[in-house]
Amino acid sequence: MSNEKENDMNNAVSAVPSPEDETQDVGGIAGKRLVAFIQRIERLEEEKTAIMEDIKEIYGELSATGFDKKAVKAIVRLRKIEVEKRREADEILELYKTAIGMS
Amino acid sequence: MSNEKENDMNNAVSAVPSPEDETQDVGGIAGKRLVAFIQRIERLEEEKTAIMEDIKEIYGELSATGFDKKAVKAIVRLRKIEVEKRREADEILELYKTAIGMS
Amino acid sequence: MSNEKENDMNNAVSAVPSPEDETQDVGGIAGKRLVAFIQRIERLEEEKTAIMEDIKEIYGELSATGFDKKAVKAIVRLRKIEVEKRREADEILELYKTAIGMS
Amino acid sequence: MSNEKENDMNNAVSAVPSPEDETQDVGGIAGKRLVAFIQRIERLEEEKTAIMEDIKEIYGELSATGFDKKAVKAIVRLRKIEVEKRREADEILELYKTAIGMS
DNA sequence: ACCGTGGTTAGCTTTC
DNA sequence: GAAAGCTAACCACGGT
Repeated sequence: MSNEKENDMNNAVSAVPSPEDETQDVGGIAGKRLVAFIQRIERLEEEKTAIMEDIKEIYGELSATGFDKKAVKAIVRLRKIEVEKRREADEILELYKTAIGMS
Repeated sequence: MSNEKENDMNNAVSAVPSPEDETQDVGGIAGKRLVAFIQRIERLEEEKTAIMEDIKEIYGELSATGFDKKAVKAIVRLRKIEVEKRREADEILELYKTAIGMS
Repeated sequence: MSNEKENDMNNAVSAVPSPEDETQDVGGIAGKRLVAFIQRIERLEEEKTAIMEDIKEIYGELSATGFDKKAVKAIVRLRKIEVEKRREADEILELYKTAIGMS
Repeated sequence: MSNEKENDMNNAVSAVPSPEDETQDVGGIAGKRLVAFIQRIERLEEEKTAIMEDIKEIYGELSATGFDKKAVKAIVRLRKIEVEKRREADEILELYKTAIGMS
């Protein structure tokens, strides 16, 4: 699948910029670099999507195990906020320490 | 930092029990499973965040190399639409096949 | 229904003033303007709801006529994607033109 | 290669919308009806989109006039709930009336 | 440097 | 109960 996909991407990249292909590499080198960048981005976005699916799957398991999906989501959200709060608190603490020469 | 964080999270879990949580007992089986689920989710969300940062970074490189960030984003979006379109087209084709008994 | 409703709305507006509302005075100019804005919005939202119901109705007809609702939805979606794609492509083209000073 | 695919897709898409596309269905009539349905739907969706834009515009005006967009949205939401609540209350009242033979 | 804007993501609602 | 569409919150970016 991934090989096929890679090829797809290359083709699509050259297909996208303009109906006429000569716009693609006005600058040859630059075009290649652009393609490389785009491929890196798309690779990462695939990974991201995969992870999002994994997460969804876990919520599915959760649900199947009898847990309340919505509730667990709320917990996760709360915990994220909690972590944020602590991070901020630490930052403030650092500032204070710096201010009184304890850094 | 990460160890500290993990501990933080565990503490937070026990600190924020959902009302309808089936673990009346802190050491209960259900409670352990819930914690495990939550940890898996949070691990994945961390990964997701990391990937998002990577993507952002690449756009930064792009930009620094002289490419127009906005344009590249548009290209990536366009290519994503392409994939979407294919998906839709396939779905319709399947529906048609089913409709005429070719499924 | 509509007369009753209109009255309702006016009452509700005076009943639910936002804390930071600049009208300290119930009959204030700002208050009147706010009410006018809200009424315009609500009127449009009613229209929107009506249209959504119409669409739903058409799908009902479709279905009753023997068409596969799901398939038709997929077609409509695909066509929408088509439009989207064109929009994106145009945007990219514009960006390119700008980039090479053709804007 | 991908161009081939492109063409495939485009064909599939263009097979759907054109009113004068007689290849779509051997039965002709059904195809025409389908096209008609799709056009009605798309027309309504356009209207819906236009209305949504109008609403957005009003929020823009609001904002420009010094009102807090977010707050006004909250008000509108509240009022919608209010209306819903009343509707439900009326329904219940109707049920009661029916129950005691006052309908 | 801030505001406003657009785009992305997550949550909610409704449908199948 | 899963899936999709809609809506609302968030965030990052560009303009001023």
